[in-house]
Amino acid sequence: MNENLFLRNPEETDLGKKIIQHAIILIHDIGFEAFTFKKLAHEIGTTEAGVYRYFENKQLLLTFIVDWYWSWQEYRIALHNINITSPITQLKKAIHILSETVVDDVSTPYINENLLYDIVMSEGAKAFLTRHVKEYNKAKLFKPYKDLCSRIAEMILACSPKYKNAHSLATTILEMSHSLNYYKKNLPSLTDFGALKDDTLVANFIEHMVFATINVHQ
Amino acid sequence: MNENLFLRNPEETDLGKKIIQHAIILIHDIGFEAFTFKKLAHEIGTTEAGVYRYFENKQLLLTFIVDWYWSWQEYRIALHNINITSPITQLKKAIHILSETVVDDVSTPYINENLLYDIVMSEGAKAFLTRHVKEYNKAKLFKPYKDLCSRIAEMILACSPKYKNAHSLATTILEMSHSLNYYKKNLPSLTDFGALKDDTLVANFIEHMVFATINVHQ
DNA sequence: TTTAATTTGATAGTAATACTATCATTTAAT
DNA sequence: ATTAAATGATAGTATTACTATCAAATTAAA
Repeated sequence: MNENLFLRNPEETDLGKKIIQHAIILIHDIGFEAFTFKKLAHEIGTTEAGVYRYFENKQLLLTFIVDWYWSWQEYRIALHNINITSPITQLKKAIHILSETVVDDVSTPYINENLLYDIVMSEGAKAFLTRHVKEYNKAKLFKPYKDLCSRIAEMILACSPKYKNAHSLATTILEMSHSLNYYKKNLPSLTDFGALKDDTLVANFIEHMVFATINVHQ
Repeated sequence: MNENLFLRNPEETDLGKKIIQHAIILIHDIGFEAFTFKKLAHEIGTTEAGVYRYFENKQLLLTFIVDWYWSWQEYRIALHNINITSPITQLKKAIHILSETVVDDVSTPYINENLLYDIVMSEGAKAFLTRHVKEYNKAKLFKPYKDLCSRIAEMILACSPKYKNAHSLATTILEMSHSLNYYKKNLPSLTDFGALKDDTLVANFIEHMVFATINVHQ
């Protein structure tokens, strides 16, 4: 993780890991606006100052966990595609990984990916939507998202070498895979999925859109 | 405007109009997080309590101006399409209206649409991304956005009656037309538009994607 | 045109937030 | 055993997000 995200690396100490673990739980529970370092400190039995030694403020803590999520998704996509040679199958897989609910990955004991997915869906955009975008961008705080975007753009180009807007389309995949799930849950009339529980609806919508756009027919 | 947005209708009094006018200027200037009723009151020479008589809190004030924006955009789209019979041309026009920078509409003296466009681009999502989504949705606070979404979905269906995901695609148009412009400005590597000043790049990208998706070739 | 109602201004006050600072204590590294 | 680093405990400040009160000004109704 980028060193500019924190004052002290939370992944290197017990207290740090507790901060990450319970920040995810608490933000999931009460939302990012209501989330404060004081409440977090109380949850884990430390003090406000204790949390401030790790993170400068809650915006950077949010950026940390959102970055962590995107890095993890890039890793998962790479892992699932390691034995797949067809770029079409690879891109499809990526779309499904991004659009479908994730379950907790037990290999990361202090991070609950299921909660994290929910947070990225409902608060993730706030990592970007700050007055400090440019400054944060210069400090490379959005690198994991941009890396994943590039990776998907590469897959798009592997499917359709002449397509001119691979990055914009990759961004569309990343953004809509999460926001359509948010709308499905909270403002269903903005989608065509109603109260349907089916987890593949968003993925299938995006998949069809993407392949039609790059003019590759399966 | 929906009565649940305010305590007292700001469009009916001088003070109310000043609140709207300077809220837009101030949010544009310092961003929504740094924006407070105290600062706003100071700008217009009233007191904090004066603003609180109109709006319960800043989240609802943001929702008010964002709603105003979407209503205005729906009106503009309807206006431009009034003499157009071809649904394809109509949909294209709508995409361009939504994706291209707007200039101030002089017929609305206390609202600067140019600033408003910027606000919706960089803060608009925060109207939805609140713990109160469901409650606000019940109070119909997102009606203008949903109406516009339905309107665009209708255009999509007029172009391609058998297309199954008109609302999801309409939502994609609405969301990406603003967020790609935000990225173009702040995180250009997420798009393929670089530092290009051209205002039609986002519109053309979306237009191509949409018509490819609904399988209508112009 | 006086009366009454409504809106605004001025001021005060409170609980919570977003920090910063200090110092003693515990834990870990040498 | 000594030193350094991390944590805990406590305090303090400026700002935020409100709510309350009352007088003055404006507007509407009788």
